[in-house]
Amino acid sequence: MDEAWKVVRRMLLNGLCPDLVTYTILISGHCQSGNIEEGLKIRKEMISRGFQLSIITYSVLLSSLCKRGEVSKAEQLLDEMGAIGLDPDLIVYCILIHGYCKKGEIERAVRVYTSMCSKKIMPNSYAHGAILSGLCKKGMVSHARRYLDNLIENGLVVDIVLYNIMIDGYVKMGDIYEAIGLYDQATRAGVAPSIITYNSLIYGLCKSGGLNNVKTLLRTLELHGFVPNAVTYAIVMDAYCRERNIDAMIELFNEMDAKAITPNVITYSIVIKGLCKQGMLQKSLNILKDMYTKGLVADQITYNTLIHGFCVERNMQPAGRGEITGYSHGEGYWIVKSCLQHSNKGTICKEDDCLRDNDMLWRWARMITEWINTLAGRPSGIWITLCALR
DNA sequence: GTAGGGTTAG
Repeated sequence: MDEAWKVVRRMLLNGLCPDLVTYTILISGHCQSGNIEEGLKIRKEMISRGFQLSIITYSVLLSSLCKRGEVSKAEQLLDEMGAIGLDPDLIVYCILIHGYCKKGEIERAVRVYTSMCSKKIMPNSYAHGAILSGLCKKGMVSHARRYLDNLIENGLVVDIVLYNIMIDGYVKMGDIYEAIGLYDQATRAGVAPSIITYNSLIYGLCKSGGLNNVKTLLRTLELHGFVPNAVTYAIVMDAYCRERNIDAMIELFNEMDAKAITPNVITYSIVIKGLCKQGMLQKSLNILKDMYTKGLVADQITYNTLIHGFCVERNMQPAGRGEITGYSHGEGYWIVKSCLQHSNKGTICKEDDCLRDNDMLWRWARMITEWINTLAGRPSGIWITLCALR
């Protein structure tokens, strides 16, 4: 985004004014890097410069807010849209339905769905998918199944994405038989499975303890021309990790390299978890370094995995998890609102208190602090494991 | 020609 700003500055120096599309791209960039506040700021700047924001500009902001679960802020924006005469289109409706479903507010999602239909905007696969995944995530799997069957009975084109959502719903409930049954049904209906279908089925098989079946399935899908991706590998590697078969996990990790499948943060987190489980802390550090040299940035789960590993090794115990709510500059520690402790404030990263010089954890604390500092001044909502001496 | 939405893994 810094580079993007440089280009805009160069434009202005050359007498070129950013237009609606330029601004929308900038907003989209900030939103994608998690900085919605900056996106909202640009929107204000646009309004003060007399721009009429388009429905696409609003969509970018709406979808980011909904993804973060800030549906009420999205509603405010929606009101703003209405005030300048922009009516929600199919995409805006889909974003809202998805936002409500993600928050578990199925009833409100259905209300949006109904009002959309009453405006003769017909729900598409995206809208159906939002409702289906919302129902599944709420544990209403049989309800979701009836919804899907209804779509099929009404002759609507049900694509593989909708089958995937439903298959994953079954898998998450531990119902691998229904998942496989639905996979068969999709195939019979002439809907071709995707790598995501197989990933969910592999996840289900791993969960039900059948790593042998997984190997067979992997071979089958490769025979049918499907290419396993980073997610496929993550699922199987994590299964090996749970079985404490670190050698098999590393073998797959190397196989990814050989097949030119790019590992991501999740891949590395799994490898780090496996190594920590075996007490190979130094190796897990090397993996972290390796990750950075590849330009990947560790996230809160990577760090929590490491912290957990070090806690076990140093006979410390995680004291709960908390949400970072602020930073005390004078004292140099983060204020954490803990959800498991009695007090509503705890501390991490206070250098001379719980963490001594040269202590590994002290270095972790520094790394966590540096990492949080990269988050554009918005540490709230980041969950971190708190540590305490046992 | 440049901007927006859904499903899988830690």
